[in-house]
Amino acid sequence: MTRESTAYHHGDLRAALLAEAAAMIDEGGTSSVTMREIGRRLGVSRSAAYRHFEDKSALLVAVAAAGFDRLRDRLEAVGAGAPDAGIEQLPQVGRVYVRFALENPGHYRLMYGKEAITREDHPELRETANALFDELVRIVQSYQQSGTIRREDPHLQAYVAWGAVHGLASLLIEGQILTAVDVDALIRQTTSTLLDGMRANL
Amino acid sequence: MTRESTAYHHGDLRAALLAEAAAMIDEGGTSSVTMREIGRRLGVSRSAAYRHFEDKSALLVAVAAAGFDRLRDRLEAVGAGAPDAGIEQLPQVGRVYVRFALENPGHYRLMYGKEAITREDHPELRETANALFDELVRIVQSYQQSGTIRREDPHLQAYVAWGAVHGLASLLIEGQILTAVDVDALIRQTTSTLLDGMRANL
DNA sequence: CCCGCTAAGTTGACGGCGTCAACAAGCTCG
DNA sequence: CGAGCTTGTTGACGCCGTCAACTTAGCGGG
Repeated sequence: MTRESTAYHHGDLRAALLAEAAAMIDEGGTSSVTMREIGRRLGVSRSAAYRHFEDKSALLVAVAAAGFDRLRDRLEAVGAGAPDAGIEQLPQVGRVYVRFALENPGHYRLMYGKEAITREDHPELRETANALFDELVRIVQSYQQSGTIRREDPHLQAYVAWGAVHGLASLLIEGQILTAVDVDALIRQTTSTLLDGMRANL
Repeated sequence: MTRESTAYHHGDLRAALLAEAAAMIDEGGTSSVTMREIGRRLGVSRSAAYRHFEDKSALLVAVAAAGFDRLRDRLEAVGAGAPDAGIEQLPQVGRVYVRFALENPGHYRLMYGKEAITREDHPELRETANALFDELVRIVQSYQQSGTIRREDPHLQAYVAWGAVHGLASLLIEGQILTAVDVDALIRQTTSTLLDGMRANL
């Protein structure tokens, strides 16, 4: 009653739903997100969300898409910080990528993984994921232009790099890697192996 | 009525549950597996499974563990086929790994991904996954002994390789890679980048 | 100014789910 | 043969997602 007044028409329920769903995901994983619980938390009825999202799947897709956007922003920031493809840029990109996953495991899991998202083609999600991939391609191309790595198909190279960091992130957040292992050393090993494998000198 | 006779005591319901769950996973994904549906298919009541598995999560864990075992067997077979670490062994291991994921996407998704498996520590699952990892370490070590790759911490190198193939497999089965891309070329690019990055000559 | 239209939220209901407790049927072994 | 253990069944509970019918709030035109 203090601020959110205009109780009935909620102001911006859509944004609140997205925020609350994201919070719940990072608390208890995607499976803890429930249309009914989300309503309870926002002091709104169970089916209020259906005025803003076709179904639960659509809500989760929107949250996942926001995750892709955030991750892409972070990767862009790394590129902007050290503009001209210093040799240490790729390791840094790798570290930012993996750290994002480790800090938001539930969110990251949702972004990949069709499991929670039954709906067929969600073009919105595909687009934001592609935007992330395009950013990786751009980084690869800047390395090619500076002559650091071989000039092969940049898409293939970007897929390989993406796979390596995504795989590492995934193994880490699923607990497949012994906790005794030093995460930073693992990230460095991955990025340097990648870079050596793509080097131009051969 | 024809064969499975002895209707009441089902013979080997436990094995039947595992097989049926695995089949359902590969048909409609983990989310299509339901204690009630599995019972219907086996002509058994909904809660019969609870005599053999503590809960749904335990059943899924057992299925996932069987998947890890199958995958490890396949990787071992590659090693057995060409015993002494020919240079083409690693690419072959990579291809077998990724193909396994592509052929059993639902199963592979279940093996990784805590999402469907709420239960805390499932030591059984951890062990079988570790057995798979040990196989990878063994392969790395045989490469080290033949002098093909640098003699660094074989665990770190194995994690990097595992991450790369797991990441590629994951991106493929989640549909993150444009379908126009040639999967075999992508696998080759990944394994050769990996091998070049680990090469001894530098 | 008010009246009706639409957008936003609510409530009741339905069927499906996982799981527990109480029960029944079949097997095993003394 | 019968007691006890194992295996399977049934009923019930409380969740869940979602739809249909309803109510309320706000807005724009007369």
